[in-house]
Amino acid sequence: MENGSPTIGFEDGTIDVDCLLVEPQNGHVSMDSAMCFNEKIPDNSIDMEDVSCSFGLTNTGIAQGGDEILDRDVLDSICSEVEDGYFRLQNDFCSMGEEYLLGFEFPESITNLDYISREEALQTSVSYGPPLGSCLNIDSTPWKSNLFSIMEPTICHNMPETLVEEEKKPLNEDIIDKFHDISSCSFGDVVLSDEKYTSPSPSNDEFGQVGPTKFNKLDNTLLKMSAETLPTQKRSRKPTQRYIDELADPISRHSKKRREFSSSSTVKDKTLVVKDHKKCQMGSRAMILPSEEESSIIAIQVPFGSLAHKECPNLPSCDAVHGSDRGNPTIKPKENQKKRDDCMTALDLKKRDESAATSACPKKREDDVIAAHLRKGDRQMTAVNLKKRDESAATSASPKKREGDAIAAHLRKGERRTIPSQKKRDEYDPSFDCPEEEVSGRRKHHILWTTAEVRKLIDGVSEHGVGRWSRIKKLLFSSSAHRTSVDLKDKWRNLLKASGSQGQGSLQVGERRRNLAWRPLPKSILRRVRELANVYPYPKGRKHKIGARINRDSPDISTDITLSDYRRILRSINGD
DNA sequence: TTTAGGG
DNA sequence: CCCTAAA
Repeated sequence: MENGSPTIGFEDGTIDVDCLLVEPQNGHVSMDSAMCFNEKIPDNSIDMEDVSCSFGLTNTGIAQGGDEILDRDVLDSICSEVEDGYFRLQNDFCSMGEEYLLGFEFPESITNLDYISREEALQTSVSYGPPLGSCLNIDSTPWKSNLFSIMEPTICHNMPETLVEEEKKPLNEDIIDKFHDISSCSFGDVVLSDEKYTSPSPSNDEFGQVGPTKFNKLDNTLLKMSAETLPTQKRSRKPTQRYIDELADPISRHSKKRREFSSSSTVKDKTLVVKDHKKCQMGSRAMILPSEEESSIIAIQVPFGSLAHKECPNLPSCDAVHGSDRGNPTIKPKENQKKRDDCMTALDLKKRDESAATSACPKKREDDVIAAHLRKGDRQMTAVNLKKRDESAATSASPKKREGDAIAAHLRKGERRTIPSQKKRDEYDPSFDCPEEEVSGRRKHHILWTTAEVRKLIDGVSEHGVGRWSRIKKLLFSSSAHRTSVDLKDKWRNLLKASGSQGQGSLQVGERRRNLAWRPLPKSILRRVRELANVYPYPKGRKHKIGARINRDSPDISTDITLSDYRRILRSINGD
């Protein structure tokens, strides 16, 4: 915008339009934001066309006398096609705007606009917008309406989040008033009132002057700009990649942000959007949904080279710590560094966690985790999710809450980077590695179980027996934001299968071997699982009939084994 | 809410 | 891991 183009009204990159609704906080407004916004815009496209046409018809009268400010092209450009939820800039005016927008910071929270019902906004602008053709002798209401509609996102996204929160109720008084103010101005005011600019555009007195509103400024600017650019060259440019990317971005970001504000009580409500978003992506993710086996395979196949980063244990918390890329598909070295730092944090946390794994004050640790994450500025999202998930997980596994959890996890998942595995003291640890994140796509919420986790689970089962998943979760997995009680249950089920302690009899040798092929579990763990399976047959009530030879240390194969007996068994196993 | 079990 | 029925 410093390129000699008219910068009318855009001093310091902040448009007065900010003032339309709220005090200009710090929002940067860009033309983009004004011109491109959410998907609902197509609703207005028709009107826009109409306006464009009607305007074109009348522009003669307006522009002839002057410098063709209102040349049809200009209007067309302003009302240029609306496609796929964004304004396709396609002619001089737009190109120009685009150019000078490039320097702008793209609004981050553009999608906040859905805080205000577009319908309502539109309605308002229409109803409050008197015919603007006072000077033009045309009914340009549609034009104004659309213009206001366009303005809306600008308005909205410039509101600080908190402000938005407050104002997201149906257009508040201020907004309406503002609209009213704006609408009160005749088109002439809007277009040509301000004479302080030196652009070739004429100062058509005939259009009269009314105290220029904020809106006037912008509009003025737009038109002036177009007026100047028009005579020069006509270019048709597609939106830049950045333009597109940035535009698409805030939407997903928005989903995340929304979650930040959602309290547990309204999780369901607010995550609806996210849910939908997720669903939309399911298609692209479907191909990479790994079954458990696949996960295991992945775990095994991860090159050991990646184990080099030992500072980043593949602890669940590490998982959670891995912050959001904020939709940034490519991880830059710098960011990698950052993530590594996170890993360090996770490591620290983990150490504490492990040392206190069986002891008390899980809650405190949890808080620490969250706090630590919160300290990382852009990790808030993760932290919040983490907490949320944990909350629901700790006290409930209700489907509804799990839904939110899933979403959180889903988001997290997509953001996760490779997490080098931590080499366990297990002679045999196949290095559960956090799966390489699909840079582009989300993947199913699969967080591989680490041997440490499995051990904890086993310990939990041994302490509390099977079926007490909630308790085990609370006691041993309180620091693992993910791993709901259901997860524990599922894992245990899988462990039983893997250990072959269940239904092994019917398994063919070959099949068993095949299973072993992908089974990443250390023998010691499998053995413990088998032992426990004998002690606590999982499908409760179902008596085990196998494992007599396994229970070499068991005094009795009956299910009446005592806890002390069982612990003895465990000790002997661990002694191996 | 928690468990169990199917998908 | 997800979902849901059942307790």
